[in-house]
Amino acid sequence: MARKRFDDSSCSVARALNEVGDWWSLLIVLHAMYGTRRFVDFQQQLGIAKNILCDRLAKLVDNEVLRKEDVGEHGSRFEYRLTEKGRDLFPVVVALRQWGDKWNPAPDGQPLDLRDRETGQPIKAVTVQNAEGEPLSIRDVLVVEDLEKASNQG
Amino acid sequence: MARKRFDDSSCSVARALNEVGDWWSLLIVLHAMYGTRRFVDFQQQLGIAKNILCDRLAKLVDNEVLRKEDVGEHGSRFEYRLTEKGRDLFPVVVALRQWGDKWNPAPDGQPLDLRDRETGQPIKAVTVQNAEGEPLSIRDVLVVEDLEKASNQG
DNA sequence: CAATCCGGTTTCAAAATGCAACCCTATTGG
DNA sequence: CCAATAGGGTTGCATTTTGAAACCGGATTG
Repeated sequence: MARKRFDDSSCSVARALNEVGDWWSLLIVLHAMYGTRRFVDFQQQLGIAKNILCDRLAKLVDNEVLRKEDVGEHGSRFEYRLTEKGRDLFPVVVALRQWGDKWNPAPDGQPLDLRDRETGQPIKAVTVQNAEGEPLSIRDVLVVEDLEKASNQG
Repeated sequence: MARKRFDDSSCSVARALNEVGDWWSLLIVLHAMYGTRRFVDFQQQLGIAKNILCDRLAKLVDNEVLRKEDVGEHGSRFEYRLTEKGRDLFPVVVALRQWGDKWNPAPDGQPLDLRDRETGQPIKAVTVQNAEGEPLSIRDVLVVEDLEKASNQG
């Protein structure tokens, strides 16, 4: 049967996964963040079938994660570029990368190194933080279902 | 043909997606974070087919994201609980939730509210940060391919 | 002793995926 | 001018994956 979709789910994680939750979409976004813009480059770097790439790019454009731009040169050439919505996936991608590096380190090499362009310092691990910027684990966090309860907590 | 896997990819994002990058796995982890532990509860809350749930739970256990625990009561009953590796997906899930809330707000209600259990204050948005804790956009970040280059940057 | 719950497995149709082949436009090379 | 090549796709087809519902087997409840 048809794969389930979560367009109308009340859960924003489900809605998010609806747009970037399949095997390829987030990898396409990742490579776009590294600077890839052209169809052929995505195809070669990812090793993805052309029809699947076509489909995913179209969906990402539909969902306004990417923007398809006609770069007039040399006949019909296009560039797929991140929108603000797409760039906003940066923390998701970095968090996922750090998780992968921590729990499934590359068999061969050292993890990819991301640094502050200005200072050259390594970036911090992506964490959930309280108002003061202190990291919170899942146990330190409370899910507030309705706002009444919240005021009882402070 | 078979879906491509990325077990041996040199990209840690690809390796991470290999474990939690399908439609259901991250939602299962999310519900586990909310406290769901039983097969039937996952099934009902997610609306997932039993065979698929079976398969995903087994894979998450294989990958040590979940732990399957025999809780002896009432014959054969099990609980699926997050491991440390699984709990470590917290920033990924929260980042994804915030992205979903920002760009695909729920048609009806307000976004789910996560708060610091101690202070009752809302948590901060998950961001990529430099060593000082200042948020960095993708343009502020440099990918260092090899460590030689890094020292030229400071 | 029948009904029910839990945690599955099996069966089977409907999708999704991957590969290869093909298409059309445009550019380059000789 | 003609052939070869590149970009960006589309089409066909075989293989997987998915989803729904049926079935299963032990344990508990009534």
